[in-house]
Amino acid sequence: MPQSLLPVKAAIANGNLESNPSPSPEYAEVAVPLRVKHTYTYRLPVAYRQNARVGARVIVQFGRQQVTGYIVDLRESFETKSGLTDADIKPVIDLLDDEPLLIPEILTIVQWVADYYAAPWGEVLKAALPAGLNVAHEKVFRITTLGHDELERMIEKGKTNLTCRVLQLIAEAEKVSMRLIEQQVTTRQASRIVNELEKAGYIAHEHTKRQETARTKQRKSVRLLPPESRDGSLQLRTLTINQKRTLDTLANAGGTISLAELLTGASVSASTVRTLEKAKLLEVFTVDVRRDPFGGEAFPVPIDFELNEEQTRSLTEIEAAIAAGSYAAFLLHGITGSGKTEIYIRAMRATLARGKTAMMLVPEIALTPVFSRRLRACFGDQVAIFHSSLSVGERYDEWGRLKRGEARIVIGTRSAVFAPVSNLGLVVVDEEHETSYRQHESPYYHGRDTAIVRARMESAVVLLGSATPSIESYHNAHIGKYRYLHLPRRIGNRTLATATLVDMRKVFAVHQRSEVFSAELLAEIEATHARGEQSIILLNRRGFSSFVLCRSCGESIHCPNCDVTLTFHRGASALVCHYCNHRQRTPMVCPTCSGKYIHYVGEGTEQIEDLLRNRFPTLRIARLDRDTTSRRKLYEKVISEFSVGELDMLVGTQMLAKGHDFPNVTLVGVVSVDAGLSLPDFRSAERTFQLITQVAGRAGRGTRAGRVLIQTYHPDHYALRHACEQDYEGFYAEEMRYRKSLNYPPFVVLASLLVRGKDARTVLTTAAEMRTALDKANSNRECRVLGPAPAPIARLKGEYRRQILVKAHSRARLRDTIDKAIVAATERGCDAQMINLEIDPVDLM
DNA sequence: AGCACGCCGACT
DNA sequence: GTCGGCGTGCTC
Repeated sequence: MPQSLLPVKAAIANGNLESNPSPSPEYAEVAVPLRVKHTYTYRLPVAYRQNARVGARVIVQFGRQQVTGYIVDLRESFETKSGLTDADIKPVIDLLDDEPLLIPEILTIVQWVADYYAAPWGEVLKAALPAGLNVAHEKVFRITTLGHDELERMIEKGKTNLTCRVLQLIAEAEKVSMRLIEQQVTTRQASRIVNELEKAGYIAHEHTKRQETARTKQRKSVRLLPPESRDGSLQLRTLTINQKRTLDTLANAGGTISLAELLTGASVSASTVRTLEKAKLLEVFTVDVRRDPFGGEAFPVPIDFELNEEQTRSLTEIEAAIAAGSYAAFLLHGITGSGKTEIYIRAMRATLARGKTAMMLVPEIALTPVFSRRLRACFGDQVAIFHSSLSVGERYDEWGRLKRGEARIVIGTRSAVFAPVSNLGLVVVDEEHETSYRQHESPYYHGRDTAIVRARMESAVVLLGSATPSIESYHNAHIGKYRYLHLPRRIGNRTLATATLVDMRKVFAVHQRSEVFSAELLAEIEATHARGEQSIILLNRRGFSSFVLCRSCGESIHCPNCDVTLTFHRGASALVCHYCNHRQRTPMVCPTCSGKYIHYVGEGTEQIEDLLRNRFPTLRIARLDRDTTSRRKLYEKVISEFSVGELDMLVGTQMLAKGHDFPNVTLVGVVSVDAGLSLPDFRSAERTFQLITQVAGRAGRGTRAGRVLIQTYHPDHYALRHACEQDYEGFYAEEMRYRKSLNYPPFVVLASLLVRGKDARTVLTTAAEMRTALDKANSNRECRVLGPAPAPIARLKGEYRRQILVKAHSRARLRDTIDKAIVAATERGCDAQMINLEIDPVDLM
């Protein structure tokens, strides 16, 4: 049974999601995209009753603001709830769609997400739609003549109080929004003052639409009209040269051409065209044009690669499941280069052949441009694509093509799971272990898990693919919940790079101090570049140094919000919290004891880059991490320079380990993998294993053999050992043993506390209090609460929910601590309950 | 989300 | 008294 947090609405049960609603619904149940728990009832004006549909957008008055809401149910009669009478019900202001925007499938999966992740329904609905469809209304103020007089009087009197300042502000601009006033006056009193001014008649307000709205792009086109429609006012022989040229250009283009092309082609002005239009020699009309994200790129010729034995066997199973047309889940475990994508493509083809639609989720599509182009080459316009760098308009167009059924394959990042496709036959989740499937802000959801649930609801086949499956997925395959498909060989039997551990303890013993680079790694770098090959150096830590330590008192500088240490960024000359992005200036003296001896401990990518530049001055080195890639352009530039050989070495974080294919890279060095291993995350071993395995796939993808060197102080760690031996099975077994020894199931990942009760806030109000409560519960100090997420507390009427972020320090006793925290909350008179946000979703349906 | 209302403490 | 800072509760 589901662990239901929100009352599941009756829309689906009522059957109102069907295309024929009740004949004349008087009321609409509306979900608003705000942090509210409930839906609200609105009266449907008679004019809208005919066309109102579940899934359509409406504009409603909500409190003092007008918002775009979504109809989630239609009712003939008013259901009394919490003493509301019919007179309290406000009418729907506007019905925005005659056709429902949200198809039943989306409403259903959105409802599941809202319920499972304890997110407001309206907020999930908003996330499920392309941006730009919500019309927000804003109150704007202008000054009245009465107000002008008053302002003069005030200035004469020399008044400078807040009221005067606000009035002045409004007088200066023609229309002022509340936001702007608050910004300028920097006070929460602003609203009160504005109200007073309005009551006195000095100012007045009106509503204006805010926010860009996505719409269909239109283009003006011109076509020649047949002779019989001409009105004769212009005789052909009286045409001017310009007019003649215009008509010739048009005729040469086959009679129809876009207006812009005509104007440039005939080099005439718009007025010439207008004259011709008036004379009915030609006609200007508008056409809807599609914004193509690929923008007329050339696509590779689709090639069908020959499948090897394992591929064929896997595909046969998948195709059989697609043919059966019922829910089935597969885990496709294929090492890098084993040909997973070919299977995806063929499975999609089989799906389309059955008249169904296919969906593919990828962690970050910007990293797979090659693949999306290949998909486009195979399936042409049937493919709709969603990724972060699409414009609002492009997204809207792609979304529309899917909804209208013009496109039947969708590829995109996690939000593409809400794509408006019906008749879903196949869902592919590529790199299913990737953490980017999880959304870290409201509405929190996991793209992969949502995809599985959607597939199940719509009787589709779901195919999870990875070279390094997540423990939970592999576990599910292990217990038979997913069918396991294994591709253990690379195509063409190419070998993977061999990974070697470099024991940094020995390096320390030799030098009697900790060195950043081992002699082995330096020698390999030298040898690699002497051969004219390229290298990648990875370090799992951004910034210059990992933390700041005072040598006088031994205190390190922590983030005021989180418990983590701040990282020194020399480029930005600031201390940065990598957890919540808090920034502060670099201190000259220790904030605790005012000592002068501040020491920067540990190396980050910034420093590694420096060191390598000094050591190898002739090498062309670039750094890639989240700091340098905030601008996508720069990232692409570096990547393309590296791939054409204009750079010799890339230094960066794990983002380098993913996706790219650099045939000339034969060396990957990981400078201290230990930072990743000791992360206060119980999945740190899993992450490290995955990282190293992915990295091994980066080296030597061409013909030459690759080398991977991993520097570590823990060469005996099972994650490292098994990763070097490319032994997933072995790692899984050991990891499971470890997790079992800690007495928590492999699938508990991120937990939230739901606390109810009057005193809930005393337990969960601030990060500090949260910490206190948990620390008290956790006297053995094996776990630490690391602090708040950007929006840590979800306030849902009388309930306070809090995510405990990254809880288990040293991967220890996660479950135990949470249990104790619950006890602590109970002692304070609260009713606490744990919500696991990442339980295997299929269990919960 | 916005917005009102209420309480508190620190100022002029 | 005025101003600003929270906390709390409500929106059909």
